[in-house]
Amino acid sequence: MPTKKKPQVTAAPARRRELLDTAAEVFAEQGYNATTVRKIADHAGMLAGSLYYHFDSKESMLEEILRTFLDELWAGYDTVLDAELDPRETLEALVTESFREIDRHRAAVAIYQKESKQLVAQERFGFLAESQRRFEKAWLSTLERGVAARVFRADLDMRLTYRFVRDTVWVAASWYRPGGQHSPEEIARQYLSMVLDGIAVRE
Amino acid sequence: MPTKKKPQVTAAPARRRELLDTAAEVFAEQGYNATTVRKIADHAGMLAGSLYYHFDSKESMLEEILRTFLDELWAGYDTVLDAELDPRETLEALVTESFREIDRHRAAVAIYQKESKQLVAQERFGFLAESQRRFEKAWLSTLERGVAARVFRADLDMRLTYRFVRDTVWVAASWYRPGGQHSPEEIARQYLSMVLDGIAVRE
DNA sequence: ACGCTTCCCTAACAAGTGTTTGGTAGGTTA
DNA sequence: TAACCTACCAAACACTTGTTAGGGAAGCGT
Repeated sequence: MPTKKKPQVTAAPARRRELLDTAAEVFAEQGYNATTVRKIADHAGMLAGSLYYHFDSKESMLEEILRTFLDELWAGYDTVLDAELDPRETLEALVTESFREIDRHRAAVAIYQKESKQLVAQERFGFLAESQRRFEKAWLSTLERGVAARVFRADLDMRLTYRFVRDTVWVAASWYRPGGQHSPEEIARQYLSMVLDGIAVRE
Repeated sequence: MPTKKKPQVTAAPARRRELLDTAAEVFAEQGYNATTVRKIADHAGMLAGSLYYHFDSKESMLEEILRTFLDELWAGYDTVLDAELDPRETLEALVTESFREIDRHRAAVAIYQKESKQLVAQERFGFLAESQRRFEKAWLSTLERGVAARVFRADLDMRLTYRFVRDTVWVAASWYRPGGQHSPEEIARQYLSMVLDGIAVRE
């Protein structure tokens, strides 16, 4: 007797996306562990059990949310990296792209920031670890290229600089609200100005 | 009939501190909600119920951890602020002091970062909101003094700069490990160098 | 020897958790 | 009309959660 076919693999993902979006927002707001499937169902206007028609577990919702986000993120990053710009342009493009992703996937980014550290331990979320490696490689190599080309300072610890830039950008997801007074591009511009030139007045 | 006197208010806090330290580390590692009292008890070498001899709830452990941290943080900050240094020296001192606190209270800082946003909603943790207001005021006024004194750039959005500096510093708690190759002061020095002067090469 | 305090254990509790099972109203297809 | 699929509900399941009540062993003062 075959297991009853559930729609998660094949069927029209219209409703799925809706549910995933609301789930993502609840996850981001309350934290994954503090979010019960009943709360998600409430926000979606249905009962807890009904979620299991669309998904086969709470964890699989989380996985799909993060996977979708990372897929789009890397689509954007790869476009930038393949353009073979010079180091400074690459950094600017990566930062700008990052803020655009925060704009589009604010909930998923917030979830990623809060939970990824504990999730990478599970084999199910191994794709997070792989993404992190690619991420570090992309940023670190850009910084190193910049140092070699004498456009970035050589007197800084490279790994420290990497974490500095990375965190600086992505923590913004914790306070950023789409539709605020600054567009992602405007925020990126000011952040880049601070990161590249500093906040002190030049002599 | 009076409630049985528990030692949390009066007695020798030696054992309490030990238990709070291990609780803080488990909270920081697994997240508050994902941490069960049984896990904390495991790490402490005792059973779940025994914790309730020292504390009256899981939440009160969390509160005491955060309160202890914030008390020490403000002791340090107030010393800096009362010294009435010029804006740049104040900023440098605040950043350095922040990294020292991260060094001393790494677990508490990590917990604060992850959970404070959801905790401030509860009245029990109202002291977090008050601390945040003082915090913002201290940093923002330092930045504004710096702009007025023409040592910090005037062309930046002040609130954006504040969040930039704040996040830049405190996110470090997520990867910082005491006893690493860099001392808190050394990390502060490099961070300040980046924040003040930027990572780009000067002409 | 006695009482008292400190610190922990054993055993259970009620509430809440993710998940499953069977059912059903409404629309679509044959 | 009959068969079927979609999307949900109602009710329960086994388990985990924070917490409590009662007890007991060890140490200390008297």
